[in-house]
Amino acid sequence: MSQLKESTMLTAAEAEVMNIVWDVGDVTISDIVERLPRSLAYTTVMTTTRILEEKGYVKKSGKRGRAFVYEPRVGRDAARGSMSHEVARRLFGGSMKSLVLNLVHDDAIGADDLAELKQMIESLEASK
Amino acid sequence: MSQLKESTMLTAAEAEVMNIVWDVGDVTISDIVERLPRSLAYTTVMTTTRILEEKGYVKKSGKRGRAFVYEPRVGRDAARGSMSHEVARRLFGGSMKSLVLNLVHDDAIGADDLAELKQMIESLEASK
DNA sequence: CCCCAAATACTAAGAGGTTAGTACAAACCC
DNA sequence: GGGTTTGTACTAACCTCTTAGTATTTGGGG
Repeated sequence: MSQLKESTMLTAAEAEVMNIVWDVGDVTISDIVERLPRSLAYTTVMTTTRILEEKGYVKKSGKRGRAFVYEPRVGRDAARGSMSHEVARRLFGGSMKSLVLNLVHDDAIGADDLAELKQMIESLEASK
Repeated sequence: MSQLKESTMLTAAEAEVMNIVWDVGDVTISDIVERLPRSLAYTTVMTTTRILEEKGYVKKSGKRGRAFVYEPRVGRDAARGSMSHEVARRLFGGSMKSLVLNLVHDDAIGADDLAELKQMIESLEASK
């Protein structure tokens, strides 16, 4: 039951903003500008945030002083799942399983992380 | 040592073409048009293929009749890795491990697939 | 050898994203 | 209360992607 439309990829700039919104929770535009790792014009961040609002990723939740306060409307995990799913659709024949198997098979994951992953699978299996 | 530039995401249309190039190997534009699941103008496919060539994903490898033959210049796995990495960068703090753990933790992967994944990890661990 | 179907080259419109400037409004400070 | 600051609204330029049309070339069949 996702709020996301189909094929909703967060672009690089949008993701930068969303990560701050998810981290902080209730943010004004200047909160975002302050926390961004690179320097962007206030109005630039406004535009990106407006786009995120149009896409349904954030919503206004009142004001702080004169400034609008924004909060996430889509959770981080939902966005992660949606984006991963889109990648699976484009390059893995739509199969999330293929995506995961490919990531694990390649050297992208270290040996100790592999052990952690196995651990997680086992505890997942146990809990079902 | 990837041939890919930074932040190289294959767009939806580009991925559609690349999947055919990877599947078939040596293709002309009309080969691609024929195999595409949706109907696109010949010139549309030409444009997308030209972009893919500019991006370094395909290259011309001679001619068949009057038509240029294209072949992949970047392998499927390289593109998959690069795209996954970009998603990790945008939404998972750059960590491929987080990406994988998140996919496994969510319901995106079925129970039997989980078993298969565990199997793969074990054989990977054994071979190291 | 000449014509035509097929391919290419060139051009373009429209959508969306990134970046930012300008103009206006409101609040705050002295 | 009047100017400075801070926020918003509007606009815009530029880029890339998607889609496709037009004009031109070329190679193969009769």
